[in-house]
Amino acid sequence: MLDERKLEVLRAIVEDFVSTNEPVGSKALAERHGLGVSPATVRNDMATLEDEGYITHPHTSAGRIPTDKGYRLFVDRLSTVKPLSSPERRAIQSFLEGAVDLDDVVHRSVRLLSQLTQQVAVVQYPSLSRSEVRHLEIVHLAPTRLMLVLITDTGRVEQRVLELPAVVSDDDVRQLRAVFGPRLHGRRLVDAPGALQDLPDAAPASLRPVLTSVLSVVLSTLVERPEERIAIGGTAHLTRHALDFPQTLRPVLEALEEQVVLLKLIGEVNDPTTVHVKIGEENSVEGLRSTSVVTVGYGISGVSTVGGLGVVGPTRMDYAGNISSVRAVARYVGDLLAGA
Amino acid sequence: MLDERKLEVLRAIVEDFVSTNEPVGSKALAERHGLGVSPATVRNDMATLEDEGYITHPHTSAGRIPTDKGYRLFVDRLSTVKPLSSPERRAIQSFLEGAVDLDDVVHRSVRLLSQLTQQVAVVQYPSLSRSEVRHLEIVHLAPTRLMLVLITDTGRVEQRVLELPAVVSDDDVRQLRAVFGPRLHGRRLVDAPGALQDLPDAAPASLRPVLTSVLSVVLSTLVERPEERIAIGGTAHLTRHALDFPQTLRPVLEALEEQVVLLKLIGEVNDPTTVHVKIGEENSVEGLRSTSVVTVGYGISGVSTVGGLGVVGPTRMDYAGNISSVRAVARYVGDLLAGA
DNA sequence: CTTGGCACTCCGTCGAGGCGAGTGCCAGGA
DNA sequence: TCCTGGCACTCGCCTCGACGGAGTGCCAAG
Repeated sequence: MLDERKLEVLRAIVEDFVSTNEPVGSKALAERHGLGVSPATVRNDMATLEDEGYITHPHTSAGRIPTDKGYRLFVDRLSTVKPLSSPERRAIQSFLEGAVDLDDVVHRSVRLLSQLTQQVAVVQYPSLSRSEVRHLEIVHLAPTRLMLVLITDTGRVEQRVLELPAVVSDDDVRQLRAVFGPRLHGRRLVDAPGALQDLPDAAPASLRPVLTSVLSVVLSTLVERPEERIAIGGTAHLTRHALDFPQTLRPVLEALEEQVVLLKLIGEVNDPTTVHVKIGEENSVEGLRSTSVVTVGYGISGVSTVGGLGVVGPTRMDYAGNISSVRAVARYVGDLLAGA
Repeated sequence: MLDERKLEVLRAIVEDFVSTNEPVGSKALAERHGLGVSPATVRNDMATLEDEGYITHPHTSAGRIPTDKGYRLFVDRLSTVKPLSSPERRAIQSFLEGAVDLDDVVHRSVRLLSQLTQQVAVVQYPSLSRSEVRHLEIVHLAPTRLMLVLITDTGRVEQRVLELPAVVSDDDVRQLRAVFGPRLHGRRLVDAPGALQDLPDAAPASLRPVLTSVLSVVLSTLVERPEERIAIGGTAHLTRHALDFPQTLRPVLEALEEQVVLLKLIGEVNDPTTVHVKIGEENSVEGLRSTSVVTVGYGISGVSTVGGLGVVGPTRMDYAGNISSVRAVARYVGDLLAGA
């Protein structure tokens, strides 16, 4: 089994390989890291590690490289937390504080995260359905056309145009506002159906047709199929690691262009406090089997999660550093949204 | 000088090189294209074309490839319009018609364009300042906080939050709406300053402080620095042409991540009817010197331009095809926005 | 269980040589 | 004057074989 020293050998292999991108041999390893044993011993340990599936050879007479399973063990048990330097912390803070609105926060976060990690960064906008409604404005665009503008406490603004079956008056619209406003204000959209279900009965009969139209739009497009948005950046960093991608980076780029894929990546996370790491083949997304994904949820005051963010890079990445960066950015983003 | 046959030779070189990505030699050229002359003659013509700078050798004993100048001549004088097939036209139409709102139109266009051309596609949202105002909604978020929601005839919805120096009442807000609404409705934002300049004088004194705050936000953030948005897609296609990029595609990807750069690309175009082509070194953007960019403006009913779109690819691209695709998509997008 | 020794494997590099595509030039002919 | 066939030459690409070196696996001794 894996005793202390074998784990140490695995750690050394991962660290060396991550920084040099070259298969690491027993001799170099015994010298560079103060293991206090001979290369031969290291070789025996390596043989065990290979039997157990943590490392592998590219070919017979080459050094060892970690497998996905090896990285997994490294991440779970061996990597030490790498705290950000205080200049880094300050940089994050000052960079994000300059943001003027939600779009700006998200774009700055993407940029920041990709620069800190030198990887592709992905940031989800605060989820509509999990945010609280701050305001629902109903705009009377034309006699039979309304626009609903929904404003959340996380700063998101979504609009939907809806075509009505019949003409409505300005006064009807005013009544609609009065009816919807108080019921939604301060509620999360996921809770909206409950808060709204008795509306048709409570409203005056004349308003009912319009009201049900509006209600169905609110429920269907905002609650059932809320529009999730994602920002991505730093794809140029992928080319730096071109060597790490066995085929080409094409499938990776393709996967990263799919909103659905990105949402899946980030959506698999719900716990706002822990960072999730998917390594290589662990990824459910076909095109990302040669990458690792580090994600974390962010939320207001760290309690409720309203969105997620993360980075995508080669499996040969600096896990400790990336985990710290992702976590730090998530915390600042959460704080920022809470303060907005 | 360049007689008819030499031009024909250049055309043949460009077409062959574009489709095969291999330097084209005199023999193959004389055979495949019905030039009716011997390889030796073709060689002489090639020598002239090379002297004039239209083609070059990678090395002494290789075939010829076009230079940027060669492509330029080809695009300007030699390429024949390549009309889209009618299935293609139908595909474009049906694909775009499914769009439900502006975001959807833009995203579908990007996707469509990148699939049609097999290149990176870029689509600008309709420019705010050149669109007409359909509605300006003023939402009273908090005692000292307003949100302006601007809706244009091209379907864009922009919002700005503004903090007021003093508390305003709901009634004040109603008055603001009444004052701004009629003056902006149907006007383009670029014309807004003129339409609004006498507002402070015309309004009741009590409203004046609030009004000037709102006015300054409208003028500064919506008119002077209107937010331009851009969508991009199909970056994975770049990897297909990896061979075409001398260094790596890194600088290209980096350039494409810069909103500013993209805007510059597309903004250099104003004429909605003609397609603009920038070839290699003609590009003012550093990172795109190894690419060609095909852009065109789009506008409602083909008169006024409200935005632009285009593709970015290797200089070795199918200019005729891409020009047609770009033009076609632009027309459909324009029609779609006009109908919305 | 560790260590030094040793034979073995196999990748990467380098240089030589042959192949072939393509060129440039020249002299002859329409 | 322009086109053409011929011919020597250039040079990139591929293959092949040899070589060095890094690294391994195994074994016997401590």
